[in-house]
Amino acid sequence: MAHWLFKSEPDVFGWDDLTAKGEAGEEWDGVRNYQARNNMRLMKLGDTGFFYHSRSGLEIVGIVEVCAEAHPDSTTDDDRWDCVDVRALRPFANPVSLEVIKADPQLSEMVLVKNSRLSVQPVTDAEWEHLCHLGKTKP
DNA sequence: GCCAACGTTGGC
DNA sequence: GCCAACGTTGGC
Repeated sequence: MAHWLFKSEPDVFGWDDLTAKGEAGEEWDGVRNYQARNNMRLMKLGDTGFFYHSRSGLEIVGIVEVCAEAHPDSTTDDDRWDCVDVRALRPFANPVSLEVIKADPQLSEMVLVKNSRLSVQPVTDAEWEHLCHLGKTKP
């Protein structure tokens, strides 16, 4: 099973907004970047990902699960754009900040650090395990 | 709010 | 197919 990281501005759509959607989850729509879209097309049902607050917050706040594989983005008629649905699984008991991530040698190769512009990105198994440990939350 | 970094667009 | 101009993202 693969792991991912989803970025969102908490002022626009934050962790609390996703938890409010419950089991059904929500479309991860509005992505207009090919790399991010391609990553979503690779996602399988049951894949898990981190939920990261960008712009303000700047920390990983929880774990989400893919609950629908890639399908057309309902917010556009442009058929280039697909998205998945995600639902909140559990919050991080201890949110992990970008500052901590940047300072951690084990996380120095993360896409989050290397390419801060990519909003949907892959996370390696090693990074996943380590971040769950730092977040004091089971993987 | 600023601006660097990145991605996309479009004229040539 | 190149690359300048433009728009957007996101850390600071």
